Amino acid sequence: MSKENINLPKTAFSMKANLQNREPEILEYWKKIDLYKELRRSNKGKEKFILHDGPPYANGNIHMGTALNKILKDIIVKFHQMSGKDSVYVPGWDCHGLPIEWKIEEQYKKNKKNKNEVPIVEFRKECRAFAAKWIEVHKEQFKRLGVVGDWENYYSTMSFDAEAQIVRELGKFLKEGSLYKGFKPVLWSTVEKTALADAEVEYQDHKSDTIYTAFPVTKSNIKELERAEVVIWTTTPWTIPANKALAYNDALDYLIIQLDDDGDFKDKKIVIAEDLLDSVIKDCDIKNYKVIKKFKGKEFKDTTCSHPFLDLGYNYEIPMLEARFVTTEQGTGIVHCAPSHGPDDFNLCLNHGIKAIETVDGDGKYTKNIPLFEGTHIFKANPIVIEKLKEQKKLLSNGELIHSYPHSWRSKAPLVHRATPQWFISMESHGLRKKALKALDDTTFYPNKGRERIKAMIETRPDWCVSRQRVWGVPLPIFIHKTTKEILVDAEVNENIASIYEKEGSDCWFSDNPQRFLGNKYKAEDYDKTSDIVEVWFDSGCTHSFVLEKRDDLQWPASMYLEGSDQHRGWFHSSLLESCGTRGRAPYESILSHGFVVDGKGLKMSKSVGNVIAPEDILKKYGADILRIWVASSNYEEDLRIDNSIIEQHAESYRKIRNTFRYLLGNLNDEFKPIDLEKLRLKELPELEQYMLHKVYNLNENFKNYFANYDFHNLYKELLNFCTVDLSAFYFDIRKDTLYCDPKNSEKRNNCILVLNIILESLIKWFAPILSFTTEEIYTLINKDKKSIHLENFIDFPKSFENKKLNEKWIELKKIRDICNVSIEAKRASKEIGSSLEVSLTISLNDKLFKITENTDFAELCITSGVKIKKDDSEKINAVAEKAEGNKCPICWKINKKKCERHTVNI
RNA sequence: GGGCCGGUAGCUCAGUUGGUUAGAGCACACCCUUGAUAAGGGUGGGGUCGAAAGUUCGAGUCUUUCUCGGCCCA
Repeated sequence: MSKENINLPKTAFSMKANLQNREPEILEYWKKIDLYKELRRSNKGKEKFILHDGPPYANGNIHMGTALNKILKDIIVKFHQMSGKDSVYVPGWDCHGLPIEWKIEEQYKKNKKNKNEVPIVEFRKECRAFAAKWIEVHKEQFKRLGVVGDWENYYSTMSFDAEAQIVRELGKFLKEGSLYKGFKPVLWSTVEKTALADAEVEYQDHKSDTIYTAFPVTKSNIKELERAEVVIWTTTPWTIPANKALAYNDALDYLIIQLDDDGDFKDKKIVIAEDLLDSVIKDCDIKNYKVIKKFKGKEFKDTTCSHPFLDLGYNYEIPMLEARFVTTEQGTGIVHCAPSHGPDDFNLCLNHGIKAIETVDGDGKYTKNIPLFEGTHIFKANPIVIEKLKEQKKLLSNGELIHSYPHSWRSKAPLVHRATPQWFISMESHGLRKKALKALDDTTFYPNKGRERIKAMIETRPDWCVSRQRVWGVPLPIFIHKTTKEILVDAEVNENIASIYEKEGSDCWFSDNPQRFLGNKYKAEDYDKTSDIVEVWFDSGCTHSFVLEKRDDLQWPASMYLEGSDQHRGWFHSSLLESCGTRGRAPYESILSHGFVVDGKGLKMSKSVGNVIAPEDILKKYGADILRIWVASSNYEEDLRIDNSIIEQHAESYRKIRNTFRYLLGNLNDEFKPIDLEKLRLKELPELEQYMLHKVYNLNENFKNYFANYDFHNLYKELLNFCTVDLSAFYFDIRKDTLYCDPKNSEKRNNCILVLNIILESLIKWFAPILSFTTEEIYTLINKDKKSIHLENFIDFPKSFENKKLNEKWIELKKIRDICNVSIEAKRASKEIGSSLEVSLTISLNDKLFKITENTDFAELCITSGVKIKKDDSEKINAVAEKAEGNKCPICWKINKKKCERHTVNI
């Protein structure tokens, strides 16, 4: 029989996606129709949804984490777009900072160029060009992922208006008085000669010299302590010359023990914590001793000691101070404090009126404040300190220890805490901490646990150090009076600097006469101009001011900030502090944070392990829509796993979805007819069609709920299940007979076509934010006169589509269908039949089910040639499949004893 | 080392306030179909819910410890 008598599916929509090649064509198409502008034009005046882009650092190719971040943003932006909002996305880049400086310096080294001989302005120009280059690279990589945004008018932290606004923002803190000059130990690299941001520090194993050394007690309320020596343990012997205090813990028990071994400490009394007695005895090889006294830590009050180098010019009192940070984990239970070389030490001493001073210079050499050691590099000082301690008979023992220690992420050099003049924004002076905590309570978090995470950080964080001793950044716009040392606070000067930057950028700070910035009010010769730059977190913390506030297409605050969970300490954090300090609230209404991309086993990706997958690999082999499925189907609240098999699985799902579309398009012959849902006469449709419309309605309700909670992995799963379970294995399979074998003008077939139209439109819209390319391919195929699926809105289904009663009925029908399938399968297994159409069913049902199924054609539902329903008393449903008798209709392939009712063709 | 978060079939995920034999899709196996065909359908196997202990009549769900992993911090 020829196939011309039946309506086989026909479509231009190929089974093979060929996304690698097709997607770039669609990108060209979006460029041609200027999709982004078209979106803005067609949604003008609607309620805005502003997802403010967290700026990636303009350096290096994108990795899977970046791709995840951008795709997730794009999915959310598109969802809001299609739900009827003006959803504006302006991408941005973070440009200043050490990593780029370092890259340029590396190039210098390669070319045997000396950085110090290059003018700062020249150097900065190279940094700027470097960042600009990577912005262009990133831009193309992001676009390739299908991300729609204002790529032409992106923002960057190095644009002139950004640099100007950063100056204005700092001016607000300066004017308020919360920006102050302090002297604090910061993590310092003696190699890069700079303080390092938290993010620039990495911890690695490091071999340190350790010493046990003694501080003679000079005064105490405990009689037995007189002429005793307090013992401390440290892994940084070089900080001993900077010692200003000792710390103990009130709650600990301490012992005074008398030593009887030969050597420097024979007959001497030393003091240590009881809990650490064993380890001290072992480390110091103490053989003979006796305990003289045990006492509580709090009795140390008012005890003072002298410095081990007392006789070498270190003639000052060393007070013993109470500190909770003293533990019995290691050491002696008494901690040596050098306020210039440790944050704990610094704070403790500060509270007791002991100030940090400059003990070590930027190169790592002791200053003139350190007698005996001036000019010595601290990394070479340990042996000398140890030698001197021995000489002074103050060294109990020394050794080595391998432990986790901070290093520079760039040079890998060990870091030190060093007191340096820095600029800080106070967390307390103007209530910044309080404001920030309040703002977090007013912010919605996805997932909710993010709030507690950032809150804990805000609660305990120290003042914000915003200065860096580098050159690639916005110069700190501060003048200090040469004689009075007062900071110049003048809004006019600040605005003058800002407006100069706005025109020509901030390079001029380093090259021009300071008088230009000061204007006529002040004389340049009276002032010192700061040479620090602003730390980059302040830059990006200001994006809300120079992007959201300044652009007409955006608004402040943002609807959402969306970044990886590490940004609780990064951009979420700095933006919050900046905005609370200047505007009293957070610059965002909600925060969505996602986990990290890890490999298939849950391990982080690293070159050395070899488990790194680059976005490019997936784009080349599969295409962006597959990557977008991976994003949508993963639970971003936790870490997201990816490996080849996981991607392969999603590619498989994609094929299923694509074939679902192909079936729809094929049976519609690529002719989509929009259906007016309100005018639809639902009750005139066959029950199966009504049931499918109920399914569509129900799915749409779930869809809206999932979207409202940004719960994409459940949303995607439900869409996929709809395609496989409800459509492919059920509705499509059943309706093949009608679609293929009924006359084209038959009512039944037309009703099915109508539902296929509705399903097609629903599906491309539901999938559009995720499968941005594929849905566009379909949309342009069926809508010759329309531009883009992304300009469409989601469908609003009439409530009348919902039919819970019918749904319940069909749950029962499907149960019966399942049992029928089992009986058919038994026949198949015994080789009596092949196709289910070779079967005639006999189903036994009890009264209740018999009634329910009165109008149901189970031959149709189970795709068999015949069916008999019998009444039964049993609660169990019984189905028996038998070989159908008769002849096969050459058209519909059903087996009939007589002639086929529908097809009267001669056999 | 500290804080926070997480570990349910090979994979992606569901498992409401603790309550009957722990679910779905994919993958897998076998079969059918050859009129969605590098497609489609059917049936089926597969989990000691990271481990141990505890609370309870009852624990994937609560508590503790351990373990593995991730992020942040030191």
